[in-house]
Amino acid sequence: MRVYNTLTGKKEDLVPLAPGRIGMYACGVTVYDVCHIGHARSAIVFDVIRRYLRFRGFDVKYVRNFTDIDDKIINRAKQEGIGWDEVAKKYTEEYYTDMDRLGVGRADVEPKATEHIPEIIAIVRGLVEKGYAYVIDGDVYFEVKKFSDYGKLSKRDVDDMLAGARVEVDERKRSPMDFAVWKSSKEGEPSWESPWGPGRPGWHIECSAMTMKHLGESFDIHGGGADLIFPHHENELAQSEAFTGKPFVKYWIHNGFITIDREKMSKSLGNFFTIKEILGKFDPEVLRFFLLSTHYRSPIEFSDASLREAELSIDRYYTTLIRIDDFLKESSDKIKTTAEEKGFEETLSVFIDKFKEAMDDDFNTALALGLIFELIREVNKYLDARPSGRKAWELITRSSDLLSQSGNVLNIFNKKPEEWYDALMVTKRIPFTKADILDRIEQRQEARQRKDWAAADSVRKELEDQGIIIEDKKNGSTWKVMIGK
RNA sequence: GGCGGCGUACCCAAGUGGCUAAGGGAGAGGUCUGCAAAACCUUUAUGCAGCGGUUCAAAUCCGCUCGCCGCCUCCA
Repeated sequence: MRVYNTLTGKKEDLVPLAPGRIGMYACGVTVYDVCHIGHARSAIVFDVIRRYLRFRGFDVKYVRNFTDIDDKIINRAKQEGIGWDEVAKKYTEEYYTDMDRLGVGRADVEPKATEHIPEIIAIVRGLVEKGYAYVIDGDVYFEVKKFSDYGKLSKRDVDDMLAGARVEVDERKRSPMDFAVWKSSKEGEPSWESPWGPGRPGWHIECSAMTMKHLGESFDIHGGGADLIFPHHENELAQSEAFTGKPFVKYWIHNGFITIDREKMSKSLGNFFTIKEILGKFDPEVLRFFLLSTHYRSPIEFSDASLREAELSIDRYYTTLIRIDDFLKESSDKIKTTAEEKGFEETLSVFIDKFKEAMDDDFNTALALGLIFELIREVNKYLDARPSGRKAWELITRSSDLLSQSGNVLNIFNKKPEEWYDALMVTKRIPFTKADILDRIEQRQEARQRKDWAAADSVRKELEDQGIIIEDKKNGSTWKVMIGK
């Protein structure tokens, strides 16, 4: 398996510190607001990485934190006139609601900053004792120039940064680059007792404390959005390695941004969509599929049109699943071998290897999805040839297994087709009930029997106007929700 | 100013040295159908921003040019 490592700037073979086991940490969210689709991307990317590592047989311990104390939370609490801990609780719940819908699994450990204050204080104390941090008026700062490797993750030079400094200068700090590992609290702000007086953790320190506690001083994979590389991960790395004297993380993995009109989506620009907004218009699976249809490190341009395309692709998948189900239900013993059989069998036998090859190469979900749709086409082609008999039944069953295996890794395509259409009835706001539709299909069937094509077509037209498509098959008609319009 | 990334068909998007440049959408034509839909087939990049270079061989490596974007400040 090869993984792109931000630290080295190269794809490297994935060799865990302990054979067969992987410790993995992904930065979760600061719980001060509802999540936007950028959070969704990050969560989904690391969810898939974790699922795939498991699929490949690794014993994965996945840790994803909540930052539940921070300036933004405090400000939010003031705005809303509630306690900071209530803010954290509220948005943690919102987070779970959104992520559950998107099929993002729970991590094995989901630690919170406020539950690790003693560990944080121990690290801060250690940093001071070792001379990496200094105390001023109850604040504790990490002294960047004491850590000679500073800048190795984000590839920047301390002097260059100082030259073009846009950082606001705090006169008390020895250098503008120094950052707080512990902040004294003002009156009325949340605080914890510490050797330096009442205060709270600096922004980066909680991740050092939580990774160390749950994954050890050195671990395999640390992930997050690319915007965390600097300063968050750079600082986290510096303070962790300064404290332990050991390498912190073996592989740093960062996902790319979502853009809107070619510009980074961000809260400060205001050009963002919340997960909830999008899920009001599209099925969660559509968003998940869309986010996986581009490699995780590339920027991904977000638009309604792209989501509609994703929806169309998913529909193609489920349409084929229906064909598969129909075939398996009505298969007969009469043996009919087709010319397609040999090629189809070959496709099936190499599928999983190709899927692994794609995912082994830095989690190339876009390529993996391409392979799934190649298989979909082969299945359709095979079924078009109208095979029958035991062999055909076996091949189709195998296809179905392969599809669900690969779908499970990505955690998409695991609905029943009916569930997909039920969900579409809701998101597309179809003004009919299923009974309404079946009723009309019945009427149309009678008209067709009379060969009253005009009447039959008018029923079709009526349903079509409301987004329902009728499909005539050999033993009756079925319906589905029209999409892509 | 410093550092980094990207530019592949009408659109989205894989591919980073060597078979016909994946896959999806859209368009055109066809098979099937009472008509449709779905599905399948054919077709749409002798070509990978442009120009040079390295190589037996380049979308893929190197250089320059143009265009777009990101980080350097909270940010997934």
